[in-house]
Amino acid sequence: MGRKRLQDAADGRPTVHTVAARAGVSIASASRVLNGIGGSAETVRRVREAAAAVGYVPNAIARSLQAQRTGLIALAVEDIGNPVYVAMMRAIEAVVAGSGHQLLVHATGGNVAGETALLRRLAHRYVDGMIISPIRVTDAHVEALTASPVPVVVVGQLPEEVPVDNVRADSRTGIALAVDHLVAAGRTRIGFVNGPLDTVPGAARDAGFRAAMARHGLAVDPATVEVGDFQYAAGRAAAERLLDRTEPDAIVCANDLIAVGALHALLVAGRRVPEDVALVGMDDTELAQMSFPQISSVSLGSAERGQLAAGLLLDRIADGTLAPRREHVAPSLAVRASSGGVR
Amino acid sequence: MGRKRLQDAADGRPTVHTVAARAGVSIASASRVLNGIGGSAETVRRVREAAAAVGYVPNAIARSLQAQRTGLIALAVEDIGNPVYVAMMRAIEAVVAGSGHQLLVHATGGNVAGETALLRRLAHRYVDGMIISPIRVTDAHVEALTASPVPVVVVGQLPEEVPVDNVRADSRTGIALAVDHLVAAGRTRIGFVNGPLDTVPGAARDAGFRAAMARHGLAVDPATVEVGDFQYAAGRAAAERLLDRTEPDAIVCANDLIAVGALHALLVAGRRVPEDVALVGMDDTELAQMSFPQISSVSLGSAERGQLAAGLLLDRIADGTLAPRREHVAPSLAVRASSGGVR
DNA sequence: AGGCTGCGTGGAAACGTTTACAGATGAGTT
DNA sequence: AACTCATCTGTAAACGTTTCCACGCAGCCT
Repeated sequence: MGRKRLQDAADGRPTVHTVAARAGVSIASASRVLNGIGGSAETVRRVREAAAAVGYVPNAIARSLQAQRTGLIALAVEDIGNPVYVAMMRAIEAVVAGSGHQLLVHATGGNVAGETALLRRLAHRYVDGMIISPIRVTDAHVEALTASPVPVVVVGQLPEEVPVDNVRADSRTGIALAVDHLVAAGRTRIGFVNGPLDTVPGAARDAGFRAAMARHGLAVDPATVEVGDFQYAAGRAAAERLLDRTEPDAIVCANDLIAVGALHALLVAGRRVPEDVALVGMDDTELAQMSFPQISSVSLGSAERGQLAAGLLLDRIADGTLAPRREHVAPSLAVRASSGGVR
Repeated sequence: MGRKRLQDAADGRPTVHTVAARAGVSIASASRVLNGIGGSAETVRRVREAAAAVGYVPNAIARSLQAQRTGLIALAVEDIGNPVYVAMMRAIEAVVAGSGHQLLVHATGGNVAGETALLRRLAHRYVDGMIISPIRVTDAHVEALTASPVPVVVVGQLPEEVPVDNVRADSRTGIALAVDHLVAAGRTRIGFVNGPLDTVPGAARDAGFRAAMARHGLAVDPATVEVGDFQYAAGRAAAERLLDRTEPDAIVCANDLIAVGALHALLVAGRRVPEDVALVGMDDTELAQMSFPQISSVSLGSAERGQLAAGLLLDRIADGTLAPRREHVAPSLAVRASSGGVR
């Protein structure tokens, strides 16, 4: 009993000391064998046998302390319920799992204070790196990002001067794809349901919509533009308001949750989709395909962005001296029934 | 330079030694002040000032090693894309955040080998506890569960004899609620689209459906029962097969993803919902409300189950000697348009 | 035979905390 | 004045691992 307490962990589980004592070797030798580094055939045999006999499992925390890494990578997104982040998360997980890392998911709720607190907490070094997709970027974000002692990759727009790895979509061009498609299908009274304008994607999509409309010589009637947040309920409410005021023959939505909400509003209002009103969403999530009719959607390459972000992060973890890189993912349009057919 | 290396961490960041040296006190005093335990007014002042000056942040790993806890709680679910797990995750997060823990999310893909590997990895003690919602429960699971050195709470059915905290829904009764509701609305040709029968929920729902039908004196024509997996695409395909063979006036689905798929199949086949065919899903996720028409759904209390599971886990982390507890959550039915109105 | 080389080994330090323990100091009591 | 008691402090050990370093030893070369 007294002897055991000198080797076993406080909770009675075996440590490398236990194994070493049982095998009759030093802890250094035991550790080496357990990590597959050298050792004579006899030593290897005895250590392996001892480890198996006591059911030894190395303590991840102690190993982390020594190795100065945790094997954990954090992902911080606004809304874990939004399928676009699920797709991104899956892509990231696939990449980081390949390098022996595990993914820690944070839901920030788009809360600036929460996000910067999260970034600051990185100083505790409880993860090896973080991928964050902030919906707003404030000075506090920039400061926290540049001060972070562990690598961070930002998915989304970021001021040029911030020296951080960054992968971005081009939602401006994405919206243009949607507008071009609708115009080509003969739609002219094109409404737009956006998310908050004080968010980075909201602002980009608004600018993209106006630019695309202008390019086609179409005026943007303020009555045909509505703003909510990036959720289903807000999208539905915004679309209802829009339909109260005007009679669009197409609606572009700033993401798929909004698009599903708008679809709901349209159907409740008795509009046929796409005959009366064509609908295009954005993010090209599974949600777009699960609706009836299926919703055309602009893909911003969420899976690809996740994959790229994970790659950038792993590279930087491996070599912190790399120059910051920016990757861009081009948008594409998936045409489905909700905007199908020329009018 | 030489002096610094003796205090700072390998990466140049300040440690408690740095702070202590700068404040002119011992590391013990510095640590005590930083943790708010005692210290004279003067010591407190100097340590605080030194810590602020060098930007000291404690190393979470070192603290974990000493404290024998990581502050991390893992959640393992089959499919992170299924909104029912999102709801559960949100509820869990809310509880564990209150106790200063962070949530680590694993997607298991329903893979038995992966799940048991995950459970075994708990032996590394990289988390303080785990909530797992296995879709199948094998002997390997049971073994890994009982052998786990860290507390585990299982959400879902579990053999009585397994001495593990457990919170379960009653999907048998849940299905009965759906069938009762449909029968009361005058439906008699009730179809059923289920998930795999070799899963715990699949088996329970099948039994529940048959029992409920029998109770109403309704025969279960094998042609009106279909099986896929618990995903949208499989649900849609299964419903299509079912509609090829038979003419139901109602369909019960084993979860909402399947229900959305079935709705899609019905609408494509030109059936009106609910006039021709009433539809009831299960899990009562946001998806049910985002569909058109909105889908009636049996709530299995996913948020409540998550909340209970988190509570059980925290209790057990605090006191490992507690007797295993089982909590039950009663189902309820949310009636919406997809089954609205007597026929 | 003496000196390399290379391998296997064990002691000890390191990773950055927290904390048990003992010593020191000062105030308050008898 | 001697004692107790409380409070504060620093030394050192602990958490469980990996790894640096020095040592011993065998084999090989000159």
